[in-house]
Amino acid sequence: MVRRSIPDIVVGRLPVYLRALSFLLAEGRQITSSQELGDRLGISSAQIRKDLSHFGEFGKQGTGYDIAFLYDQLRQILKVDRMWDVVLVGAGNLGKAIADYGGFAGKGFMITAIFDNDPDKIGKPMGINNLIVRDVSELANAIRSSEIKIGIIATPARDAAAVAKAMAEAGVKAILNYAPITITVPAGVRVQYIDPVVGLQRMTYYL
Amino acid sequence: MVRRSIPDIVVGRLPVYLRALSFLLAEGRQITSSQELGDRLGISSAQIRKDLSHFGEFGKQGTGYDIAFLYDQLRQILKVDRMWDVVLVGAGNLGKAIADYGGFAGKGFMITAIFDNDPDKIGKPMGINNLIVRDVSELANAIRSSEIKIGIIATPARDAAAVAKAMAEAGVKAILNYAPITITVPAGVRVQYIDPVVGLQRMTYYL
DNA sequence: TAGATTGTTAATCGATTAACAATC
DNA sequence: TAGATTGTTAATCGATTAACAATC
Repeated sequence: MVRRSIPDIVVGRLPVYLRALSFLLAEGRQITSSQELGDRLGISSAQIRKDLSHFGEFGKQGTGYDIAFLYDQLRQILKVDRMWDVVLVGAGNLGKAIADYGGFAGKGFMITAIFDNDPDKIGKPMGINNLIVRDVSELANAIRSSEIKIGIIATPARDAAAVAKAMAEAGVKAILNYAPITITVPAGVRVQYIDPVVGLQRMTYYL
Repeated sequence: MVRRSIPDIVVGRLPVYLRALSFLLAEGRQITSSQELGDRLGISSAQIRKDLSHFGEFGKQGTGYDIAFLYDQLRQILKVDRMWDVVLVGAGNLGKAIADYGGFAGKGFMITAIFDNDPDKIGKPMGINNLIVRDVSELANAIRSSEIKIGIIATPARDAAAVAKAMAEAGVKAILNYAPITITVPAGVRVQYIDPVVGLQRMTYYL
């Protein structure tokens, strides 16, 4: 059987489903339905069932979905049933906030190295894991020796392209880019963008 | 003539075009083409032309687009050719990083009030504009009296729903939500989400 | 003029939804 | 069994792309 490749847009919704399931779990709930999930997330129940059907059958007719089971299944599918080492470049205000963020650990990610090009920042401890900020010139070697696959860019826009290039050449395959600029990466490398200005400007049109 | 409503997905790309144009401007360039823009952004030139065509004719056959002109036009379309007051709720690590961020001012946004529910934070100055953090109980009145339309939520997940509700009831129509939870808002209120975990989990599937 | 690029049309491609048989 | 909800199909809806006349 040829496993038809799954649309990016479907994969992109799974983390949102996962997050909702995690809240349901925390509320002590056992069972949910595509209807309930859809209501919570503002999407149709049909879409949730269709999305999940790409990966298998996870529910029971007449009953719905076992929350803990579906949660585990989605974590496996998304490969966040493990810990991923993440490298962070940029130790300014934003980098510090990211390094201080406590929300990664429970979701499959751990920042294990922080880099900057500012001599005033290099050598100082940062973040919840008290990592020593290292010189960005060591970035490529650090990625290679630890086989790190995930990078976060929190530099000014002007440095982002060079950092992305260095990351990709050293073997990073997934980049979370906080710099407000579109970056070009080789095929096989994925980028997700976080830009609050873009978020805000997507809404002002409707005001 | 009935102005056919423009797809959200098209509006959503305009800020990205705007950002690219802003870089071209900064490089001192005069003219660009849908081809060049597309190459930079990793999308097809046809899509750029089609997107722009929803709003008017901005280019010249044989030549392309005047960068400064198109930049101005998109700023008008997106209504970021003015300054929007923005209210920020949450003065923790994340809220502080947002308040310290210097990238809003040039893009149409200014944080003019910050709220928290922690007595240790209330009354202290914060951010690049040295705003005094206020008690979240004053939030609704502050929004109403200043007619603020845009809010940023940077609270823990457990508080986000209540804050969103208060914002919407007081007249906010656009919410940038950093809390890692889907929020429900009345019709006519828009939400954009910023969740780094979702961003990362959208990529691990492919690793 | 010759070359280049737009704006737009029509075709293609892909995503969402409605509906329902299957079945718990 | 009766009621509920899944998984899936087919239809609908919407977005993207290719192609090209228009025209600068």
